[in-house]
Amino acid sequence: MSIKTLIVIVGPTGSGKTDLSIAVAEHFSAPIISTDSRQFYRGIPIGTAQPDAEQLQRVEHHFIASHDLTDEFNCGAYEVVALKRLNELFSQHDTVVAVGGSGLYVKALCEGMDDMPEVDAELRQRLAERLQNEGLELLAEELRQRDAEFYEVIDRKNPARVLRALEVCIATGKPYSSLRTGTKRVRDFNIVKIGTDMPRDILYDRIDRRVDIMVEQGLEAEARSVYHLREHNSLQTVGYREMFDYFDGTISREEAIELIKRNSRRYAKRQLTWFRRDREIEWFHPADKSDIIDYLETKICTLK
RNA sequence: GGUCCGAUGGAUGAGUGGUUUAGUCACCGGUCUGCAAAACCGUCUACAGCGGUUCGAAUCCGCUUCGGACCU
Repeated sequence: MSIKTLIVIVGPTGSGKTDLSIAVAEHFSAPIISTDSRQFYRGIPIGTAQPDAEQLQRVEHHFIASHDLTDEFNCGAYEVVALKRLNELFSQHDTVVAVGGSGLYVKALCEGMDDMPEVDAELRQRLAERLQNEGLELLAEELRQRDAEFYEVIDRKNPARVLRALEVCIATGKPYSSLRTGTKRVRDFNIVKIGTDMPRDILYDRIDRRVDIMVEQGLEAEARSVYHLREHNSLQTVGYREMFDYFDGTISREEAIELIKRNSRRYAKRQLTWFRRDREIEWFHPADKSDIIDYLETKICTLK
């Protein structure tokens, strides 16, 4: 059996990942698997910039509009289903393209997550209430008692991190840190990572323009149609939260659009921060398609 | 021509003699193993220019430049 290759395309939002992924997939006759934590969802194609009908028709896609907005989905569950799907795809293809800007999901797919038990919603809810009532410091103190080792290294000002560690400690009765191996899983396929980027000011212009296009395409109506599901995690998303605030009358339509642009720019910056520290990524301008194909072919050859 | 008002970091905006640069926002940098398009952290030392008073000025005085209002 020849060794299979997963081509991973990452980069900030609006940097041309989707177009590039189509070209790369066609070149290698490969299907595409999404690593975008929001394009999984059905019903929000405009605001999440899902590939359009023509692109979906040209290349076989997976994990695009595959889940309901009400589904509970996370990077751990994604790792399981994505690996399973990948395995199936590799039975018919030598190459698969993964594309998306969700760093943690890329990590889950390429390096794996440690096995952690499911935490039931009730416990999570209870901890959220305790955060409200008792405050972060008390919860951090409890974490210190349950897992002194992790307490030392965690960002204790970040409620999300403290809560996560605490819920695992409580659910398992073991220190969270004892369940973290810090090791990368070895995959039975090769991985080649490339990133798309461009000068910051140009990227920001593109992002701003893309938001305008989304609005023209009907982002507002799309947001309105899912407004009743706003509490779900799937809609804690740039483009929807701002529109919901506008619907609530908190801000004007113009303000909402400006905020969507600004928050998209910030998101792009955070993505760059995440991906920049991954030394495996080879960066390109998305327009340099022949350079990219050359690089990929050479790289795949040397790995074989 | 004259009178008056104003000029603070990318933006906004406090601060009328004295420990460290107010604050907010933006920008920039960073963190990251199950809500990740999330959550969080850090940095950014400016007082229009020149001169003077003073131990010490963004803060007082003078001149210059720029902006605004008004008068003739």
